[in-house]
Amino acid sequence: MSVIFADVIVPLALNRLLTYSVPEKLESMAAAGKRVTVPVGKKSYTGLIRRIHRHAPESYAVKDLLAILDDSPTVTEIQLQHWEQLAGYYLCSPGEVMKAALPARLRTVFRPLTETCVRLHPSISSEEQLHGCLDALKRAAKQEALLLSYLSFAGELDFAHPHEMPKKQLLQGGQTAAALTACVKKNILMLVTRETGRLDLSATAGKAAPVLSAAQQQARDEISVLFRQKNVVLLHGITASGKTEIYIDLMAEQLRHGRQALYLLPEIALTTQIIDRLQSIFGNIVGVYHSKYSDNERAEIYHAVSSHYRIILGVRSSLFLPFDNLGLIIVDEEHETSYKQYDPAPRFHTRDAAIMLAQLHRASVLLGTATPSVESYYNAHAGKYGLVTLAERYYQALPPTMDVVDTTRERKRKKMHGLFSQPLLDAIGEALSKNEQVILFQNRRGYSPFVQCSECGHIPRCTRCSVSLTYHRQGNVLLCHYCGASQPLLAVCPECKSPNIQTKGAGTERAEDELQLFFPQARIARLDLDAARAKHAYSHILGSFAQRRIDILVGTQMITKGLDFEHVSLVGILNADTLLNFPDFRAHERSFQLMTQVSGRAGRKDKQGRVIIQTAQPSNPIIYLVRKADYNGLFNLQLLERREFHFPPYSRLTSITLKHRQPDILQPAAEMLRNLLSPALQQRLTGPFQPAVNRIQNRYLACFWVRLERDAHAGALKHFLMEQLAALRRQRGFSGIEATVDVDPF
DNA sequence: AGCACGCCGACT
DNA sequence: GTCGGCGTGCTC
Repeated sequence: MSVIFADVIVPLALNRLLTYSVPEKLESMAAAGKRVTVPVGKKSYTGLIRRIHRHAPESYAVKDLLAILDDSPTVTEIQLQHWEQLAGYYLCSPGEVMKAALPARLRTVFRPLTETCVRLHPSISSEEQLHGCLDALKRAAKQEALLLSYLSFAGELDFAHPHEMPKKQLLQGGQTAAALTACVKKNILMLVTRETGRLDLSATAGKAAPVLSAAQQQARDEISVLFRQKNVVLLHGITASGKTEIYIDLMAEQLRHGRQALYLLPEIALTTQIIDRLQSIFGNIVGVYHSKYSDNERAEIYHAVSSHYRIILGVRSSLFLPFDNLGLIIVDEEHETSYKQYDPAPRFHTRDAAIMLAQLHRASVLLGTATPSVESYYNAHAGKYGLVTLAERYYQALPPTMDVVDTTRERKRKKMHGLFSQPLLDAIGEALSKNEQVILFQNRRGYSPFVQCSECGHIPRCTRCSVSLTYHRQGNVLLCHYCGASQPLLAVCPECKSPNIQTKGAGTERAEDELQLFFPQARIARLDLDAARAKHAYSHILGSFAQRRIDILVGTQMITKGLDFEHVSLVGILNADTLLNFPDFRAHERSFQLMTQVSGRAGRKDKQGRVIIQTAQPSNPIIYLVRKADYNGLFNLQLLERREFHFPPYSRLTSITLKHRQPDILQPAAEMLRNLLSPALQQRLTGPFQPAVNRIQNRYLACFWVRLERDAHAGALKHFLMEQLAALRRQRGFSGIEATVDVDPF
């Protein structure tokens, strides 16, 4: 009868841990943080021990756990606590956090990469024996040569631990596999299998850390002072103010104290440029963690974080690496919405999850951005975060000039040529004639967001989602941007058979197309999700642009960050209205951020750049604020709006989405949920309402918002929410209702 | 997430 | 009569 039990996290959407008995012979091995194989129903899973205890469960028969997979824990106590915090805050199961946190390979069985090595056979233990062997091979020239080759690589021979040489390497110098096989047969050499890493540790340090300018040094000193009082400091540094140099200085300081640093970047900003820069300064103790890496590589980096790496440069999932002594987390481009994980749970915000992790490590967090999120700036003003401002451009480069073109007026004056106004065309022509580069921002991919029959007005729509299909010239297809469904563009209207199908509205493909007509000599490239889909396409396109093999780059928000190009003198925003009119309470904040970020690409050290914004609403206050580079103005305007409508930071928002294939089941379910929630929540509850896109992948959607007071203790209310959702799904007919809860949604 | 159980309609 | 569809509940 077992006396030891283990509470195990299993990789399912199960809201609790499962308890297993630990067989006697595994007792000494059992420990929190180790991976185990456990039976769940008819299947077995790789789970993770959360804790070991001696309380025998009474209400059910426990099963034995089948195996313990680790000699030492894969997950530290701090990580386990972090997982629990995330599951509690973002309302998901521990198993869902585990799935996000552990590289898939660690959730099955990780097999290190191995290679076959050649070594001297253990029966040969003296110089005399070795010479005997060489003599014996006098009549086998190939084998003798092979043995001599091995010996020359082996250097000074230690017979107890002879050199192990990769077979591949030995066979490179004209040696044959046949000779090797013969030597192995004669017990002169032996083959062994050895683990090798997949990690590239070849980077060498040496480049000096950059010298900080006076302004940078001052900001850096202010950060240090604030870190003595606050866990989190917001560094508000305008574009091109040189925040990276400050990060490097702060990371170097952590290294001197023997602590690790984590440098977080949004996916699209993690470029080879920044990787090379850090590795040239800090060498191979810089680990990079990116979603483009293979599963095996990720597993190896994971293991090397406690044994080797001192700095990790990574995307949001690198929060889950097993740091042993983390001193600093940098969240660069803090305002980036892609830091919020939306689709599978846990729906966490990287910035906030980083702050939780830092507290567990007693580490500091630096949030860096040119355009702070309203929430973070509010927290800084409220004294929750420290605030440091860096308002000077590095190298005294001038900020770009900003011009706004009223597209409505231009259109009336017949001065719009497709997507391009005359002033923008003139500016592009001028830049090209001076051999300068141009960036054009069009925040929509594809050729046109919909097509329409000019006879009957028919617009092809997705059969599974309530949206029109976007026409992509690349492949000549109609694509659904919500579910990915595609169908060929038919030559005639499916409704009335008319051949007059018109493309309506504009995306990056159309911009690229029209541009080529206006500037037939120009080398034009497009950078959006579609162009970047191939494995190295993104860095390839940016590389070509940096090397000036491209004159004009047209793209979506992908072009707004990452690289600073030396020769870009003009940035054009083709249609600011698609940003401003987005149906979301963050649309204005986001418009400001995107326009400011993309504008920051214009200009260079010695020459002022130029930005042209095309819009039908030139008097929109956001446009005015972008022109004036007035972040504080934006912040104050946003606070007014947010206060009036009780949006964050004046409330804490949680969204609930119910989904079902049948609207006549969804609707009564949504009604019932409202009745369950509203007595307790009262005016804090909004909904049910239909979102702008009310059907995705054949499932209809109903939404709710819950607004909690800023200082409310959310725990009890969140518990209540989950209880009511469970009650809803226990109701007859409603068990098929899917519910997703998104805390602090975007 | 799977998997089994059970209740209802459509057929050999 | 029975096959199989899916809605429902449980996993230690």
